[in-house]
Parts: sequence; structure tokens; C-alpha cells
Amino acid sequence: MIAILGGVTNIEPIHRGGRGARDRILRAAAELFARDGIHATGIARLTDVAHVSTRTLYQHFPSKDAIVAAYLRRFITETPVPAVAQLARDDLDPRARLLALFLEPAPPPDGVVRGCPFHNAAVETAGTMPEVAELVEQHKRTFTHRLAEVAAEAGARDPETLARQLALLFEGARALSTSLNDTRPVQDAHELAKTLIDQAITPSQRPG
Amino acid sequence: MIAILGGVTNIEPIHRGGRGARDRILRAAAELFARDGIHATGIARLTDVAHVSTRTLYQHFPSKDAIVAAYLRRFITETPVPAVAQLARDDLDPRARLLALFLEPAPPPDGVVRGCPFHNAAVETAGTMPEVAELVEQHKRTFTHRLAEVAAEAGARDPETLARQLALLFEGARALSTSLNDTRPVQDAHELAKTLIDQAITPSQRPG
DNA sequence: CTCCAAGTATAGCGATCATTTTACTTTCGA
DNA sequence: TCGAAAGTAAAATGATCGCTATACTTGGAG
Repeated sequence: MIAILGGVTNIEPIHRGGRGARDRILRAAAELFARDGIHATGIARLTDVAHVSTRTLYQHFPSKDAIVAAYLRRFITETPVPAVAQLARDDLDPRARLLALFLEPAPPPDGVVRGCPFHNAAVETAGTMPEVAELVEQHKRTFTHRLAEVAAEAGARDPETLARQLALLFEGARALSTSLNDTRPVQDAHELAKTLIDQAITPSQRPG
Repeated sequence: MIAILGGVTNIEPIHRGGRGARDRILRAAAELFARDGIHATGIARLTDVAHVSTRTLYQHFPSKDAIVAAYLRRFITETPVPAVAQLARDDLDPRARLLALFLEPAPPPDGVVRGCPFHNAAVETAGTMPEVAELVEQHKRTFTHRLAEVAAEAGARDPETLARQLALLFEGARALSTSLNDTRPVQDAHELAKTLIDQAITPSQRPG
């Protein structure tokens, strides 16, 4: 049972009293884990950026692994990855929502392009954190499922197949952008997605 | 100037005398970095698997970073990533070579699917190792270039575009396989690649 | 006002990191 | 055969890791 008080984002069990240390920790984690990586971000750095003492941090989380898990969970329950949030926009028709996934992301301030936080976490942890691996898998599965729903809404002949294709394209765009340190692949993915979507909606026209 | 003696793989400057410590180190690196990740692999573990003393390791490489760079360089100069090696097979026609990229990889012994070593290195180092970032970018660029060559050979109307699409698909297949810990996306990529290649070769048939 | 949870700062824990050092042994071509 | 290079084992470097412990300060509800 989740109480929603005022307009404040408050999903996790309410930690009574106190002034938002937990929140600052998670916002610091969102910034540092995504930008510098999980291994490269130590607890000390986390407490510095969050303006939180070590003790407070460990009163909110039992371990760093738990912070990593909470960091990912937040992208699911509270602040979705921006691209994924596009799927929920009610000012766009379904086709436009699918394409909005591939809008060019803002260039990173430090010049280093970073990919999907979930995928990055999977790469960094390499199966050593079962909870993280589980969260990543779950997220990618529900993401593909959401894609299929929107694809169906858009009138795709085979929504599941289109969804898997777009998921593939999305992951490829992010990953290749990271490898090349350039967001050009997102544009390529956008164009390819457009033709795939249109082919999947328009009745088949190929010979045979 | 590089001397090629006998049939032995010997590209780096010849370290006279001695019995292959350098080689064992790099083979251990290939196994451990790829499977467990770069950060998770310590020098101690590297020396254990390579059956090499710490001192010997540091007589061959100035630092761990240098080992990481050499590990990646080896995939370029000596033992290409298996999928990339498919592009060079002379028993297949160009179209089949492009498709061979997406043959299902052998399932990992430990049950943890790992993606492209170059991409993984980019994610793990997050721009903190300039030489590594440079090697990853270079590799992805030349990979796409090779794709374009084979695409041209296969008679693609626009080889560069097809190459970028296939590169996107390849990266996506590997990355999503890592995230989902399942190689299913490689099959999806295979199917999509087939239609993309055929559409790119067959004269356009779409309305307009 | 007063109490207490939530917060602060900081020192220190053992473990592990990459790297260096000391001292000794093997291999092999000249 | 003999000397130098390449190898070995193992201890110690200082730094940093995640995490704990000690001692003190705040802020807001009853």
C-alpha cells in the first residue's frame, strides 16, 4: 500500500522524519553511476556529491550493491530513462511515439557518450550481482512488451516482431554510440526504424 | 618494419630469448577480461592464470592499462573476434558472409552471455583510458568499412547505408544478448539482416 | 522545552588494488 | 661453459576499496 502525500515523488516505504538523504544519495548515484560507471564510483565520491555522511548512507542502504539495485529500480518506478518515457507521451500518435525513441539525445557535458544505464550495469557487473542482472533482464523484457503494445496500437501486422526489431535497433543505437563515442548511430537507427515501422503497418508489397 | 619468421604468429617486436610469457599473459587477458570484465580482473588473477610472476608481467607491460590496450589490439592484428572473421571467409559468397555475422554464438560455459570485447571495454573504461577509447572507435569504424566493402561486393545499391544498418544490428544483437543474458536477439538480428540485405540488393519495389 | 531520530564529521577496519622490490633460478646462444 | 636475459617466488609499497565505529549536532513534532 503506497501513500501519496502532496505532490512529492514518494514510492519507497516512507522513511519518517529526516530530510531527504536517501533521495540525495539516489540522485548522486544516478549522476555518477551513469556518467562514470559503477566500479569507478566509490562510496566516498557518492557521499561527497550527495552531501551525506558515510554513516547516513549505510543507514539507508545495507551495501553498495543495494544502491546499484535501487539506482536501477528508480528508472523503472519513478524517473524512466528519457527515451523510454517517449512511449508514454499522449501528445503523439503511436507511430510517432515509436519514432520518438530515436530522437537524438542531448550531447553529454563531458564529451563522453554513455549508453543505456541498464545495459551498462549488465556489462559492468558481468553477472556477479544477481539482483542487478534480474533488474536489467526484467527492464528489457517489459520495454519490449511496451513496444509491442504501442506497435499494436499503431496497427502493425505483427507487433511482437516489430517490437523485437525496434528493441534491437534501440540497443544497437545506444551501444554503438558508446563504442564510437558519437550519437550518429541514433540517427541511422531513426531512419531504419521509420522504414521498418512503415513496412510493418502498410500491407505487404513485396513480391511473392 | 615487421619480420615474419617461420609460421609463428609474431607481430609485436620480437622479445628475444625466453619462453612466451608475454603470450600467456595476453591469452589469460583474453579469457579473463572478456569473461569477467576488466575491472573485476586483478593483476594477481592474471598472473595466476598466465602462470607468470608479477615481476615478469611488469617487465612485459608498463601497466594494466597497457595490457588492456594490447588485449584489444590482438583482436585487430592477430585473432579477430569470431563474428568479424566471418567477413573474410572465402568459402562463402558476399551475401552469405554478411549473414554469417549473425550465426548463433556458442553458449558461454558459465551461463553468462558477454558481448563484444571492444564495446564492453568502452563501457567499463568510460572514457578514462584514451588509448582504449581510440582502439574501440577505430575497430568499429574499420568494421563498418569492411561491411561496406562486402556489401558492395554483394551488389548493394547503397553499400554504405547497408553497412551502417548491419553494424547497428550487430551491436544491438550483442548488447541486447548481454542485457537479457540470452542469445535470442542474435536470431532476431539474423532474420532482420536477411530482409535488409535482400531489399538492398533487389531493385527497389516500394511504391513511389 | 525537550526528546529522539536523523543527521554530521572523522577515524579506523581488513581487504584488495596496482605496482615495486629483493633475492634466487632457469635457459640458452656465443 | 659461462654470462646475460628471462624467468621464478614472495614480501612490501601506498592507495583505495567497501564498510564500521565513536562521538557529536541538529530539527521538528509532541
